[in-house]
Amino acid sequence: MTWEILAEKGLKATPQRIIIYDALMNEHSHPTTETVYERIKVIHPTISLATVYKTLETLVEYQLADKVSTVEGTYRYDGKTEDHHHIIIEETNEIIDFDDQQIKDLLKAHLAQKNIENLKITNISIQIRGRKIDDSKTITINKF
Amino acid sequence: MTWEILAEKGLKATPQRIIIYDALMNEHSHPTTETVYERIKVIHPTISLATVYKTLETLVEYQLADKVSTVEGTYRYDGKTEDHHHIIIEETNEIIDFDDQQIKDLLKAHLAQKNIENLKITNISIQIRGRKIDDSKTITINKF
DNA sequence: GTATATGCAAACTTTTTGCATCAAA
DNA sequence: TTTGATGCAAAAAGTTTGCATATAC
Repeated sequence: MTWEILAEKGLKATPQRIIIYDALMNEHSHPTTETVYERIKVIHPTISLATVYKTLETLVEYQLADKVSTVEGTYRYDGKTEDHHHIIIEETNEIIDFDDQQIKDLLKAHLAQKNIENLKITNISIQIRGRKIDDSKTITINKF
Repeated sequence: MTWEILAEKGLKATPQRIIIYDALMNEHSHPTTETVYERIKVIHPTISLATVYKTLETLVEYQLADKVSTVEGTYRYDGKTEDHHHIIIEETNEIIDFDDQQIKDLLKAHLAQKNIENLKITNISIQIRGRKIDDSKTITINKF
C-alpha cells in the first residue's frame, strides 16, 4: 500500500502524493515532471504542477524515486531505486531499463584492479546508447 | 591548429569558435555554458552568451565535443570525444574523467551474450558515483 | 490543534530564437 | 560576392518560491 510506504518515511500520505507515487511506479518510461502532471490531471484535474514538482523532489529526497540525468534539458524520474542500467535510443531519447546484476560485479572486480585511491563508490551505472536497427520493432533482451 | 580542425568539418573558423573550442579543450572540469562564457570574457569581452550557446551546440553536432548529462539542471560540455567514463563526486557534482579502454571490451563481450535484439550500440559509458574518503585529498587512479 | 502539504501566481534561471549586421571563405 | 556566424534583445521553457488556505495526523 502506498500510504504505508509514505508513512514509513514519516511523510504525510496526501492523495496527491499517493497518486504521484503510483503514477511513477506504473510508468516505466522515465517521465518528465510535465509528463507525470499530464497523466495525473486525467484522474485528479485540480492538481497543481508545482505540487508535482515538489512531490517528485520529495520522493527522491526520501529515496522512493531516482532522478535520471539526460541531455534534453528536462529532468526525468524513475520509480525504481534498485540498481539498474539504461539503454537510450538516440533519435527518440526513449529510455529502456536494463536489469543486469552481473555487470556491477564485473565492473567492481575490474575497478578493484585499477587501484582508485580515496574514492568510496556508492553506485555504478552504465548507459548504452544506440539506435534501433528496425524502427518498427521493439528492442528485446533475451537473457540466458 | 584549431582552425584546421574546424575547416575539416566545413565550419568557418571564426575567432569566437576558435576561442571556445580551445577553452573547452583546456578545461577538464566539464564546464557549463555559463562557465565557458565567463572564462572567455576575460580574453574576448565582447563575446555574446548566445554565441557560446550556439557554438557549443555546433561543436557537439560536428562531434568535436560531447554534452554530458547531469542531474543539476544545467548542461555540461566535454572537449573529449574519445570513449571515456566519468566519476561523479556526490556532494560537489565534480566530474572526473576516467579513461579505460578495457571496460568497453569487457561490456561488449558481456552484452553479446545477452542477446539484445534490434539494437545497434553506438556508445557505452559508465558512471561511477561516489564520495571522497578524505575530502582534503584528491582521487588518484593508479592503473597497472 | 498543530504541523505540514497544496495550489496559485509571480519570480527566477537557463536556453532558444529572430533578425540586422558583420566577417570568413 | 556569397554564405553563414555573431550579437542583441526579446521570448520561451523549465523550475522554484512565498504565502494563504486546506488537510493529515
